Amino acid sequence: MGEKSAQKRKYIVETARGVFIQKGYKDVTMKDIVDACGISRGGLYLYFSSTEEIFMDVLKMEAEEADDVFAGKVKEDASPSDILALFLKEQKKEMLLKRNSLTKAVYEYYFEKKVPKKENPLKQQFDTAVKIIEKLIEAGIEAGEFYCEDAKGAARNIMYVLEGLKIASQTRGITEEMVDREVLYIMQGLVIEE
Amino acid sequence: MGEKSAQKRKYIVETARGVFIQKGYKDVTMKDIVDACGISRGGLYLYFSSTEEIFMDVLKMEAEEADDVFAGKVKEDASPSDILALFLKEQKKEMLLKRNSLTKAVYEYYFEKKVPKKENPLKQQFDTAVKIIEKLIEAGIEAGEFYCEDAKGAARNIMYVLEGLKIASQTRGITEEMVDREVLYIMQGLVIEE
Amino acid sequence: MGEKSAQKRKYIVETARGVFIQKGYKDVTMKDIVDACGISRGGLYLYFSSTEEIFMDVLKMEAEEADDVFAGKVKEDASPSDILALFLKEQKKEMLLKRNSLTKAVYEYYFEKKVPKKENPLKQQFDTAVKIIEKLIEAGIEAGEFYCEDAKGAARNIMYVLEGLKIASQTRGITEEMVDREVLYIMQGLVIEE
Amino acid sequence: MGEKSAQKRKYIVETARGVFIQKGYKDVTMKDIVDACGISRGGLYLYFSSTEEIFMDVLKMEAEEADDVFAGKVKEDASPSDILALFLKEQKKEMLLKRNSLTKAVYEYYFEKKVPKKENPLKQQFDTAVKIIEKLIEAGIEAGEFYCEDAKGAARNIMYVLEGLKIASQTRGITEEMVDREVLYIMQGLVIEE
DNA sequence: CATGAATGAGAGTTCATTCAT
DNA sequence: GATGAATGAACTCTCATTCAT
Repeated sequence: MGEKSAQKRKYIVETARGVFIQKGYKDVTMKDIVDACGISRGGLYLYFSSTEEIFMDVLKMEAEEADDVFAGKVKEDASPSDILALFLKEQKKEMLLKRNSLTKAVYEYYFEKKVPKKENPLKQQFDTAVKIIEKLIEAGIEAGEFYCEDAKGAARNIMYVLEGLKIASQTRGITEEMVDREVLYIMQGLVIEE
Repeated sequence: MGEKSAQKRKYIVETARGVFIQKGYKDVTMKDIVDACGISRGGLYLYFSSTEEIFMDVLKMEAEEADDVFAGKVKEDASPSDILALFLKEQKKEMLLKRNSLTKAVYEYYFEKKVPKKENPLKQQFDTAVKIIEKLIEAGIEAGEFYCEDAKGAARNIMYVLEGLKIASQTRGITEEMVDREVLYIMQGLVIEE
Repeated sequence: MGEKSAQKRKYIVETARGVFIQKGYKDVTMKDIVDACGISRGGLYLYFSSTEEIFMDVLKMEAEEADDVFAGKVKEDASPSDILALFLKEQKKEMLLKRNSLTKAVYEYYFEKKVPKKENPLKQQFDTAVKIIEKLIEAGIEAGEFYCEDAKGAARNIMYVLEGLKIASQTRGITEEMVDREVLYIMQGLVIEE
Repeated sequence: MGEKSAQKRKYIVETARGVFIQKGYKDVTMKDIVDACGISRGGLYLYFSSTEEIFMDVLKMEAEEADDVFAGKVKEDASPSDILALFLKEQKKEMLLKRNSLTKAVYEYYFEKKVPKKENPLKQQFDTAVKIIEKLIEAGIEAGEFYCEDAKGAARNIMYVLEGLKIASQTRGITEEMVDREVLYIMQGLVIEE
């Protein structure tokens, strides 16, 4: 029974994910999800009692998958600059798939939820990413690949630019060239030019 | 008649602006605006037929006022680095007044409206700002205040960082220190260190 | 407009009264009242936001009418025993019109509402009635019509018997004879037999 | 099999009794009983198909227990006035335990069920009680404890007062003093004053 | 022009009841 | 017998939108 429940919950969350990608967060109704899942109105309430609850599970799933992806990268034996480039490439991919990402929904959600700063997952993700990039830059400096006086500052700068690009992609649209241009600008500031 | 109409339209738009600041874009109902304006339901429909229409007028008004403010700054006789610093200070102010800005509403609006890229006012504003900053940097270089190899790139970088900070302020909250830190990082990359 | 509103409110309350008489309190839904009134779902909400609110207005109306009836009786020039008999006759009428009284709805309402004792209208009505009957009995004693050692006790006894009869009429049904028998018993305890 | 069934039915009825005491009759849902019993939704339907059916069994159980209690009293060797006093004391106890009695549920149930008068258990209980009290009074008269010209009338009066007090306790709340006062009034009308 | 009462579609939510396992 | 997931009807409540005055 727990089995069945868990499976259906997962099915609902996965299906709902598609709905959130399509419609963002605020426009999604319980009916939208019911229809997408092909289940009954009351049926959905057996598993979730609000779109928020469902969305939080979608985010949880998302975070787990992101961890998996990350784990995969770490295993590889690559130079810091390669890893950073890979990371930026991933980000680029997400930005350009405007129609297939949860970005819009995530922002809409956090616009209205007043999450205490300390517990805000969005902040935690950001801070974690900054730390990782900082480490990569420091490793790159040691490896003689990068030059940078303020690794932490650079890492933060990169993350804010990425966030700026992300919101730009959702509100005005961006092209691959635009992303590349910014990534290039960032990398030029780091890579040692001889 | 046209006179009167125009005046009332303006009154509605100004009042609605406050509502959008408070509630963002999607949560605002015609009733909210009717209540805020103290006019009748039917009355509002004589001027606007949806919240979207009203919001578009709010944005128009906003753009005009922004131009005015900008004009004010240009008249002043200040060095490029002063002007840039002033501009960044303005941006900082807006970010920290989370509750008093249209930022959230604007993003919510552009999340759902598919505006053709070329006509997207958000894009136009961004591009304009980039150009101005670029010019400022170039002027700064000439004045011996700044050093920078890629003025356009730097200008874009600044704008994306600002946009990243703006969305961060709306979704996870930021402190004055956080903004100052980023601004400092940006300026350090420009100002000539002796 | 206030005019129109007030009229419609009154219409709704009067119509709803019929619904409450028919179905009691708990079974009545907003839809029941909407249907009975022949208005739209949303229309009802312009005037009342819950069945409780409507019911309270029904009770208010009832109280006012009761006062009017009472006022009418007081004006008449009748002996205490006549007035008491008249009062009992009124009560009897109400009991026997099982289908036409709010009794059931009133009890259902007070079953579930925890009204602070001091403010409980049901208690106030009861106490008021006891006082009036007590005065009537005392007047009857002075007039030589009644004999009674404890007017207050007798008054309370009468009211509790009436309440017992009332609940009996709603839950098991009573006949005119049954009421008459109790009334007779009460009066025999008061009237001086020579 | 029949054994097991009967046992489970009894368990359900006893558990449901507690639910009815807590919530009255109308507010109780099948889910409430399922939860209280710790059995499955479908399981309950194997034994009962509605809350009404369950409540009727609760009433049956109640009636049997009442008989038992009554039997206990009858065995005792006490004077009529003692027995009557004991009976009134029992009634008082029930009234004051507003939260622990089925009174509310019983009234709610009979408000909506149209039981043919002849078969109405409520009526049968009432009539039985009247008869017993009548006999007690007559016995009391013979024993020289009571004086009363109309034993049947007095018995009925007592029962209606008790019923009035009961409904008062459920709808407006009563205190011990209030009950005592009424009981005293009743007894004073019966006991021979020297 | 302006009003605000009225409408009805649609979202949220709960529960009695069924049925495959 | 027993389970509990699933269904769908019914209720509450809110708003965009219309229209007679």
